[in-house]
Amino acid sequence: MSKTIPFEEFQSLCRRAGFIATHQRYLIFQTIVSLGDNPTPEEVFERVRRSLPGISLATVYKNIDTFVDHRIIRDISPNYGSRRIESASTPHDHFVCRVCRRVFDLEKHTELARPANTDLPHGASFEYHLVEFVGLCRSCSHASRFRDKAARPMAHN
Amino acid sequence: MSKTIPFEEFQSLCRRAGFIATHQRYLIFQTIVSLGDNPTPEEVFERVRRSLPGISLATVYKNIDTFVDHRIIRDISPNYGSRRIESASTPHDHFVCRVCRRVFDLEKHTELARPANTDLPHGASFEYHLVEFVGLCRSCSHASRFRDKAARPMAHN
DNA sequence: CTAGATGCAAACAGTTTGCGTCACT
DNA sequence: AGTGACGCAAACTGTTTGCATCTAG
Repeated sequence: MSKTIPFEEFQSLCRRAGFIATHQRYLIFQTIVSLGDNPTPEEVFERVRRSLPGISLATVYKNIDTFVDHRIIRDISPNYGSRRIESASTPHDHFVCRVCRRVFDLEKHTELARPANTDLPHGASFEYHLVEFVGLCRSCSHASRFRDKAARPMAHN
Repeated sequence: MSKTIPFEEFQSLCRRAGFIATHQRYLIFQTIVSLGDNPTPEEVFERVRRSLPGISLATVYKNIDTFVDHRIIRDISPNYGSRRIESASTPHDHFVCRVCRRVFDLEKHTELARPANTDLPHGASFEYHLVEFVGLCRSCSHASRFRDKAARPMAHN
C-alpha cells in the first residue's frame, strides 16, 4: 500500500512541472500518496510533522494547492468553500469549477442504481447520490494561472 | 420556474415533520425552492432579507439544517467542512456521511463517459468526475438525532 | 546569486453556539 | 402557557495571506 517514491523520481516530476523539489514538498507528496484514504490538510500536516516537526501548516496548504493545480493529486471536495443546497426536485448532475468553486446545474442526469448494502461502508444508510464533473469554468480557464498546468504524472507503482 | 407554495401547504408539511411553521421559515423555504440553482446560505440570506430585513443569518443556517435533516432539501456539498484530497491513483466512488462528513472510499467505481462539451457549461473544460453516495454512516445513524427524520415532501408544482 | 519555497502570525470567511426574548400552537 | 424559534453577538474551524528568511538549482 505505502508506495515509496525515490527522491530522484520526485525531482524529475518537479522539474517537469516547473517547481523546486524541496524536502518538505517531497515529504508532503509521499505522505499523501501513502495515506491513500482522502486525507484533509490537517491530517497530512499531522503525519508529516512526525518526521519533520518544524513543518508549517501553511506549507502543507500551499503545496496541496500546487499539486492540485498541476493535477498531481485531486481535490475530491471541490465545493468545500461553502455549503450549497438544492431543493430536491428534478435530479441532475453538476459541474463544479475547481478554482472558483461555482456550481452549475447540468441538463444531463446520470441514473445510478441504488447501491447494494455490500457496496457501502458497514452499517451505512444510503440517501442520495451526486455526480459531479470537475474542471475549469469558462472564466477560470481564461485566467492563465490555472490552465495547462498538468504535469505528466510519474509512474509510481 | 418560481413556484409559489401556499402557506397552508407549508404549514401541513411542517406539522408532518414536527416543527413550527414560522414566517421566517416559510420565506426561507420559498426562497430556496424559487432560487433553484444551488444557492449558498449567504445567497438565501441576502434574498430573504429583501422581503424581511430583520432576518438573521443564523436563522437561515438553522433552518437549512432543519430542512436538510428532514430531507426537504439536499446538501450538495456534503464534504464542505474541510478540503479532502486523494492521490489520483485508481478511481473509485465515495460514500460521504451527511452528518459527520467523513469520506469512505468504495470498492465500486462507476464508469462515466467523458461528458460532451455540449453537456458542460459554455466554455468549461472537463478534468475528472466524482460519484458520491450520500447518507449516514454507521455511527451517525445510531445517534438518533438524525435518523428517520424524512417528512414526506409536499407536492409543490 | 536569485527565484521560488518555507514558517510564522495575523487576517479571513463561513459556520456554529449560547442565551435572552418572542410567537406559534 | 409552554416549547420551540428567532436574533444577536461572540466563538470557532479551516483556510489564506504578507512578509522576512532560507535554500535548491
